[in-house]
Amino acid sequence: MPELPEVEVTRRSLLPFLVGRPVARVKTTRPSYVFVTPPDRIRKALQGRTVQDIDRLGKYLLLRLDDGNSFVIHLGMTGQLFSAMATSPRLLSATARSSLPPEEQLRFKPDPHTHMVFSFDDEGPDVYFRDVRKFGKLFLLAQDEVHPRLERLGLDALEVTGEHLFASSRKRKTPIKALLLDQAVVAGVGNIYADEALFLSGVRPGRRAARITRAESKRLSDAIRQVLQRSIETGGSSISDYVAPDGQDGAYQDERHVYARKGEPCKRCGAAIVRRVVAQRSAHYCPQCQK
DNA sequence: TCTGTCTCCTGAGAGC
DNA sequence: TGCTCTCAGGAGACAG
Repeated sequence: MPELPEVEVTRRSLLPFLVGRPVARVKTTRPSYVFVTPPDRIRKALQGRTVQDIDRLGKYLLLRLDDGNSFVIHLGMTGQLFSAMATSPRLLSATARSSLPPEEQLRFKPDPHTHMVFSFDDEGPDVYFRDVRKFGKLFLLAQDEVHPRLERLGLDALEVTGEHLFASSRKRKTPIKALLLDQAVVAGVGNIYADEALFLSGVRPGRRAARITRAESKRLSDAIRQVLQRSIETGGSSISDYVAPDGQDGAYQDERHVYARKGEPCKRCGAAIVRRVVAQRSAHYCPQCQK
C-alpha cells in the first residue's frame, strides 16, 4: 500500500514520463468513487496542458500544470501510476494473470480498473492510473485554491520532530499508533511504517499517546525519518500492489522488522512477533523489545 | 474537541 | 473444485 516512501519514489520515477510533455488526450472511466472532481472536468482541464513539475504533500502527488492549476492524485491502497513501458506481474491481479498466456502476463493493457490514461503529443509512452479498490482520489486544484484535504495535513513525516510529536500527543487518550496514522499530525505515515518506527523506538503501538515521554517522542521521530528515508532508498515496499512507474518493485519489505511478520521471530531478541488490532488497524510488535 | 464506528471497494485466502 | 465468507486498509462522515 502506498505510503510516503512509495509516493515519493513514484514522484521521482514519474518525472521523466510526465514533465514537459504536452498532454494530447486524457481518457477516463465513468464517474466513480475515485473522482472527487467529475472526470469530464478533469479531461477538459488536462488536455492541451503540460505538467511543469510534480510535488508531494504527505501521500498526495500534485501535478503542477502550465496554467497555474494542479491535478492532485492520492494512490489510496491499491493505486498505481505507471508508464506504458512498464512490465510487472503486479500490474494485473493474480486472477487476471491466470487467464492469460505467459507471454502476455507482464505487458499491461488497460483494464476496467484503469481509471485514467494520459496520452501525449510526442511519440513517448502513455501514462496510466489504475486502482483496483478505488480508494484513490483524483481532483483538480485551482491556482491559489486551498483544498480541505490538503489544508488539514500536518507536518511532513520526513520533517517530523520529537517536540512536534510530544506536543501533539498531550491530552490525547488515543493509542500512539492511531496518532501516527492521523495525517493531521504527521502527513505520510501509514500502517507499515508506523509499526516499523514504533519497533525501532521500542514503543508498543497500544500505549496511550499522552503517556509517551519527551525522550520517547524524540526516539520515535528519529525512527520515523529513518525508516522512511531507508524505504525511499530501497524503492519503497512492494508488499501488495505497489509498483514504481517504471515497473520496478521496491525492496524495503525485505527489511521489515515487524509488519506482517506475525509469529515470526524478532530479528533482535527472537521473541515471536505479535499482531493485535489497535484503532481498527492491525498492529505488529515485539512483546520483548517494545514496552 | 476528541474518539470510535461505519462506509466506500474488490482481490486474496481460508474454510467448508 | 467451487462456493461463501472474512479480511485488508486510507480517509471522510457522522454520532456520542
